[in-house]
Amino acid sequence: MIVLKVNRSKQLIIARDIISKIKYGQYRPGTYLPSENQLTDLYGASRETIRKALNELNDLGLIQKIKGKGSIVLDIQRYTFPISGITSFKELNSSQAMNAQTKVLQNKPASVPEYFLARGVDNDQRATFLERLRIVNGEPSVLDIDYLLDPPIQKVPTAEATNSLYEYLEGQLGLRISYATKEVTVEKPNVEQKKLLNLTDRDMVVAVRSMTYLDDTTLVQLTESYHRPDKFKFTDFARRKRI
Amino acid sequence: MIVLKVNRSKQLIIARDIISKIKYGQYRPGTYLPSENQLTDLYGASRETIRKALNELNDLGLIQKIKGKGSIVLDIQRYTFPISGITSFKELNSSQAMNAQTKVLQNKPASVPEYFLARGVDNDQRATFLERLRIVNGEPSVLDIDYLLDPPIQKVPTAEATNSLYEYLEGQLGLRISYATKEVTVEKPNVEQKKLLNLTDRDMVVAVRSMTYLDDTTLVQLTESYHRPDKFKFTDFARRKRI
DNA sequence: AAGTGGTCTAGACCACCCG
DNA sequence: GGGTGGTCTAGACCACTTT
Repeated sequence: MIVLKVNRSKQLIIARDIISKIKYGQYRPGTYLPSENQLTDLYGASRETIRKALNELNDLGLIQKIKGKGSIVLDIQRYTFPISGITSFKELNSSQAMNAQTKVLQNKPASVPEYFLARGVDNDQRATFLERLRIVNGEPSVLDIDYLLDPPIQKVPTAEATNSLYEYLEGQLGLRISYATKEVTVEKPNVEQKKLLNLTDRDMVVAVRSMTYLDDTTLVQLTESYHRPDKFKFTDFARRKRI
Repeated sequence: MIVLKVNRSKQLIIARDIISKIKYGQYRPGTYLPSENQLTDLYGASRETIRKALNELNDLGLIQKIKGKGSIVLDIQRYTFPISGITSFKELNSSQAMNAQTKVLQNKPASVPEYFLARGVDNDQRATFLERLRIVNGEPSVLDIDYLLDPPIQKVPTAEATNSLYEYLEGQLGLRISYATKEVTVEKPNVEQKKLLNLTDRDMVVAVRSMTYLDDTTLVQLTESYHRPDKFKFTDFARRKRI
């Protein structure tokens, strides 16, 4: 039995609390949060702890901190649907209230394709090949092809692949997924993609290829995700970095 | 005369120093940085200050912090070309050593197009309409259409638009660009896009639309950026957020 | 002058990893 | 048990904004 460690740090509890207050309208877009000193009293935390919580919100684009004035709540309505970051289809699905279903097409041992070998993955790396079709509002929209690396993933029960792969990896296997690299290009679809995504000869396909790593930098997942171009929308919030 | 305020905080100086040591091979991918306590002595800073510097590197995907072990340098080679975040074409150009040039096609007052009006921009907002073609290695690759809002931007000298718009906004006008929202879709090109980007009837175009804001949440720039699909590549580094 | 966020410190305790 | 990163604190000084 694997017991999940949940991060219950003060700064995270505070961050989540403020986020929920923004979400439920207690703090409204365009208004200022209580000052850091007030939040210090409100949560019984030191100012540095409050600041770490607010920095999380700042990174997420929920607030803008303005020196001498305060932290203003931004209007998050406008840039919903963040496929930036690492988010699983299940999480997207529930957060967007889409009517979506997943069909597992293949689930078997296989070797790693050329694209990832060229990026340093071992030639004889063992892997589970998982092919899934995402159907949104009755229309096939995304073809997901995953390679789950063994170790640490020996196999994936098809039921879990249908439900939520990440819940299986993080919940059941206790893996701590930490970061990923991602590459988006637009390509001509192959025969299989055309057939499964109902593409015509004139269509292109949006390819998202990613490599996902654990806390300890172990590579665990390779993904090729092919999107119908008319169904594809990627939104992002970015801060200017001057490092 | 506008004098630029440069952030010379200790944590930023330390972050930059460590980054340059990674860049020049003093700290190599797969090896550990000196421990936080050692860095404390090395830079004469408190541990919290060192940690803030390291967190910058962590966010950028340059290192991975592992509890109980240390901070390991990641292999940044593999995911170069970060168009994530807010990065100007000039910055991209110099960091990627591409042979690129910019041709300014239009530069005149205009009103804001429908797409942005639908997202809350004022109907009678005054703006400078700037249309630029980016030519990479002799091939037209990107068509950039900007609307610079007045206030605070009254006009843009064409010389500055050719060189670097961001240098003009940040350097000359003293504006502090802070964050942006971005949306990527794939569309059928219109006649102008076809002509300027040498697209055929079968081609699609990648549209990147963004809204850019200052430190004080003032909206300053609306951009529609159209990319040749075969020239388009977007790469990203993302950390899993469990907020 | 008062209030705000930005930076920095010295010290403390904890959880994790390894020999 | 000793070293590592993760969290938290109380206090200090600064830069910026507003009154």
